[in-house]
Amino acid sequence: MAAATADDGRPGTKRPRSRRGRGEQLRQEILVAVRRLLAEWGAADRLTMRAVAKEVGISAPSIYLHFSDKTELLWAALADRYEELVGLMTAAASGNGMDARDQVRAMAHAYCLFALRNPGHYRLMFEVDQPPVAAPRIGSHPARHVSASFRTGFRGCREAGYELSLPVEQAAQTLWAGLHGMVGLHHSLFPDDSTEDLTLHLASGLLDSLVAGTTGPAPAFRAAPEETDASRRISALLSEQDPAR
Amino acid sequence: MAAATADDGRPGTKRPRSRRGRGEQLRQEILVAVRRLLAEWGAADRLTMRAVAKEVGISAPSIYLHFSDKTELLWAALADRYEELVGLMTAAASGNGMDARDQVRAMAHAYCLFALRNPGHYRLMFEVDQPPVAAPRIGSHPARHVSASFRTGFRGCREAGYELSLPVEQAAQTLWAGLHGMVGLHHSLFPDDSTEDLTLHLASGLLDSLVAGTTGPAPAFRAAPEETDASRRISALLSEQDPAR
DNA sequence: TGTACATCAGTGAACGCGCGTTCACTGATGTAC
DNA sequence: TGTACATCAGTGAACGCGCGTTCACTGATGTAC
Repeated sequence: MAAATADDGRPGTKRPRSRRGRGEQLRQEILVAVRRLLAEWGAADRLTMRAVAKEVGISAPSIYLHFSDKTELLWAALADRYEELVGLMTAAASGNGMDARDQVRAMAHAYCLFALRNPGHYRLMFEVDQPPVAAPRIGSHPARHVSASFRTGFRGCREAGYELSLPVEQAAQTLWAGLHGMVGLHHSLFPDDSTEDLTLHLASGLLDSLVAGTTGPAPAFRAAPEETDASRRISALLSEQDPAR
Repeated sequence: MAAATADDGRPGTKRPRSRRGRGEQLRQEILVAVRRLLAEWGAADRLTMRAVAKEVGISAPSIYLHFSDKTELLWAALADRYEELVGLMTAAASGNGMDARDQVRAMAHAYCLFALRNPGHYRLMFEVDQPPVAAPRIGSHPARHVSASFRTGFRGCREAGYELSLPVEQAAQTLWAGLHGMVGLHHSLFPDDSTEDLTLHLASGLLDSLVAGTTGPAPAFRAAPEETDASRRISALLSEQDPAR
């Protein structure tokens, strides 16, 4: 990187003081900085007030001009990301030429990509309680929007004539949990690399296990599970140096 | 609890000094204390050296007589729990009168129960990298033993004539990820309650989606997914106050 | 048009805390003679 | 059998660190007269 580009918020850069009456502007810059930091490193425990301040180019106490404490800051930075995630899922599913199952598949892929590309956000959003993000009430946790989307998707599948292997509610919950587990294991066991498509492939397989085929042409046509190229890659990656092969 | 029962390791109790030559004994007591603390609270970040010392009834520096640092201590406390988990799964699957699919089901349930009842251990074991447990080499991470068990189980299913909806490797990975996600969401969203059977039910449903039925009698008999009692309970629990219903 | 002043936007230094870890020590216990 | 001594098992006090947060302050800027 060049030395002193004048774009906003470069780590070391000292931010010029806002004009009078424009104090609120800093609030937004702080939120942007939190999001940028979360996107960069996955680890939420390195997200300190001092780190945020440094990212914005201000001193740490200045954050308290706009947020009463760290919890409020994090919550403000995360609050709208649930809706954003649901929006990404919805958008991914709304391309035309997609049937009901492909819509759910697109939603699942969008979910995984969001999680893989925003590991810091994702962890704070769905692996609660470690940091004191203090999700409001548990029953109304915004994460529920996600399972609601999947539920709608599965309902669409059923109405389109697909055979589900589980009731709609359970299928939605199972898919959600499955994706959550996939990205979680991806984060933990492959924290470095970029094998996104491995996760996407697993997600597709899970979906196909939950949504078999249309009830019309009889379900038995489901391809006998053969070793495809992709699955061979999975085998290679997943069972490397594995015991008890 | 009564005031001063003389059993070993009560939090406040001061532990008597070991006899000469019996120094190694403390090492075991420390490991036991770590495991007890991890089993009690799920949160691994409250597991401090001072807390461990207090649990054993010694001073914090004494831990360093037996472990060079915190990482070594945690790793020593966790190392054999992977094998223990695999052992539990194997034991659960080895009851007689079980067919191949029920064996995998038993393994899945054993996995979930281990995770739900030992949340602290589980998180450190499978949500690595946050605390510096420093899993040895990634390729040989002991967590792989788990997926190996599932793989063996699915292979057994296939050989017993069950139709898998995915290749064996992928099915094993999907089941593992699914269970991981289920217990993870359980930890995060229901950190308090005891609805273990909800998780077990979800696990069963996932398994049944992956292992359809025997290829013999034709697969189409799979029960149409109806709203069972259990699934109604799930609906109630999972979609409470849900948006977009 | 000039000036005193209230206010705004932000800072530097420091607080108390809990953490992992170190270090000099203590006192009981077994052993050599 | 008695005693000096090496060793073992462990401790109390303190270290440096980074954290969230507080507090008294500063200097520019708009405004009232």
